[in-house]
Parts: sequence; C-alpha cells; structure tokens
Amino acid sequence: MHTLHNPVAQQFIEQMGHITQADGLPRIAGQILGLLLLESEPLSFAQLAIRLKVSRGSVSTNTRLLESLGVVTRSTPPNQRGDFFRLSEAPYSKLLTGITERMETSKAVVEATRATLPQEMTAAHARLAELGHFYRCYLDSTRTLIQQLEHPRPEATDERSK
Amino acid sequence: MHTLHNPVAQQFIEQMGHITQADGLPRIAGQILGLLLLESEPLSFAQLAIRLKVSRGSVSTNTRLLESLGVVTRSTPPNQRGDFFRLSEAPYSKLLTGITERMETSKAVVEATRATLPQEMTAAHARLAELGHFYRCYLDSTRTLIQQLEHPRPEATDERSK
DNA sequence: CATACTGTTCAGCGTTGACTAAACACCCCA
DNA sequence: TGGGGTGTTTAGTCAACGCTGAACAGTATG
Repeated sequence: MHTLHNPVAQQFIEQMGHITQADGLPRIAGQILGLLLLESEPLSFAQLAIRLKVSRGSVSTNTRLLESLGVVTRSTPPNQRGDFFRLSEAPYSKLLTGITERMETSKAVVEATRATLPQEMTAAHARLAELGHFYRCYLDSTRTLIQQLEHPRPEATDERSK
Repeated sequence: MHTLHNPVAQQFIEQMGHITQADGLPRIAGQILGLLLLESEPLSFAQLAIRLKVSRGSVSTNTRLLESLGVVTRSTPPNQRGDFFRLSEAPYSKLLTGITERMETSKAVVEATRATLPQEMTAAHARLAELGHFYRCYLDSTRTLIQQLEHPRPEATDERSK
C-alpha cells in the first residue's frame, strides 16, 4: 500500500538495481533490496515477484543470493504458508564481512608467492611487500568499521533531513 | 629475464588474473598488473603482448583501463620509440579514491530519495537513514585509510618474510 | 487422497562483454 | 617518399550470465 504506485519509490527501486548492477550483481537483487528498504513489513515471496514484475525463478535465485550475502533474512512462519523476507539485523556489517573474507584469500596469494619467490628478485619482493601492507591496512580499517557499525555510539544516528 | 620461465611468477600472474576477474575486471588487466608487480624495469607495450601471449588490442584496452584507475602509468620517452608501463606512485590509494567516488554517487541517490519521500513512511525513512549512515562511515574510514597509505609512518613498512 | 500452492531447478533465449585479428592513422628513420 | 615500426580502433567470434517459463518435488489444506 505504501510503496506501490509511488513514483519516488519506483525510481529508487530502479536505481538500486543500477547500483548493484554496477557492482557486478544482478539487477533484480538490487531491486529486491530497494523494495525491502522501503517497505515497513516483511514481504512474501509472491509479493516480491508481483511488485517487481519478475519471474518466481528470479526471486528464488536472488533472494538466496542476498541471503548468502547476509543482507536479507528469510522467515518461514510455521502456521502460515510461504516465506517472508526482510532486511537482516546489521546488514551492512555483514556485507563488509564477506568482502574482507574474499580479500583475505587475495592477501594469502601475494604472501604465498612472496615466500616462494627467488630472493634475487629484490624489486618484486619490495612491491609484493607493499601490496601485502595495503591488504593489511585495508583489512584493519574495514574490521574496525564493522565493529563501529555493530556497536554504534547512540548519538551517531543522524536524523536531520538534509 | 627474471619473471620469464619462472613457474612461481607464471602462477602469480595467472592468479592475479583470477582476482581481478572476481572483482569484475578483465582477466588480462590483472595479468598485466601481476607482471608489472614482479618486473623490476618498466615494460614496453610489445613486451606485454609477448609475455602474456595476448593481442595488441587487449594490451591497448587494458593498459588504458589500468591507467584510468590510476594504478599504472605510461611513459613515452621522446627519443625512444614505443610506450613503457610501470606501477604508479601510490597505486592503491588511487584505487581507493576511485572507489569512494563511485560510492559518493550511490550515497547521493539514497539521500535524494529520502529527501523526497513522503514523511508518513517512517520505517523507510529510518532504514534509508541507516544506509546513509553506513555510506558516511565507510567513506570516512576509506578516506583516512587513503591518507594513511599516502603518508606512511616509516616503521610501518614491515619487511619480514613471514 | 487429491488439489492447490509453495520454492527450487533447468533448458532456452537474449544480451553483454572479453578477446582476437585486421584495418587504420601516426611517427620516425632510411 | 616510402617502409617498418608504433598504439588505437573496429568488426566479428565466442563464452558467460541474467532472466524467463515450465517442469519438478514438497507440503499443507480441502
């Protein structure tokens, strides 16, 4: 009743699709995210398909993708039929956690090659060390950010409308 | 003479291709990056094509991509013929700068919709505010990281080989 | 037990994008 | 003024992916 037929909401959902598309994720995943961002109550599987005018197959794959990323949680009420979806508790910190995990593997690659690389390649060693240093700093920075998001200082939530 | 015919180097170049591919960038871009990471001297355009066994067209497009990202710089010596490529000065901080710029536009989207959204959608307002807060924190964190990388404390460069 | 509805899976289509090879414009040197 | 080099651009091929629609198994309800 709220977001339906609201041009601002429609545009936002569309733009969220573009944003996720620019990040290499399916467009529909972003649209689901945008819809759940706006809607006050959890949405059912069928409602997602209807509101976004996409197939149930797309809803299935993309909801499971968003679940695996940790930004969306699925509720399956025992008595009621059908699954319901809403944003997770701390969606953005979970997103960052996934990013750091992927970066850990990249970091492991450069450290492994640096360990097995011939020592006479001094320039390569220095450059790989710099890259490893970057990974370490980035991971440290992101991890503190995650903690900051999970344990927010109460006055940090700014509510002013511009 | 160094990286050529070295199995460790070959494997690293291949893995760098996989890493960039996972981030949505072409595989060859990562291979060029890996090669420049290992080589002590700047490499010519032709050498890149030969060493990676790819077409000159791919070298052209991907070197320009890496240039636009700020991680690779092109040298065109006046007397000598041909372009040469090497890693940029502070490659990783420039990379982060590009990321923050893209994120600024996403942040602008959520702030714009929040400003024009009907006020009775209180839940949506709160969630968009939380998302904007996330963007703000992420941008702050990344910006301080950029400064940290550009002005490193001297003892921060760790050289121990594991 | 049958029926209706759930969410998942899979073949098919359309599109996108990486990559190649060839044509191209440019420059330096003979 | 050619001729062999440069890097860029273009058409074309191929694989990967998003998305659909239908077939599928599972479950609760009549």
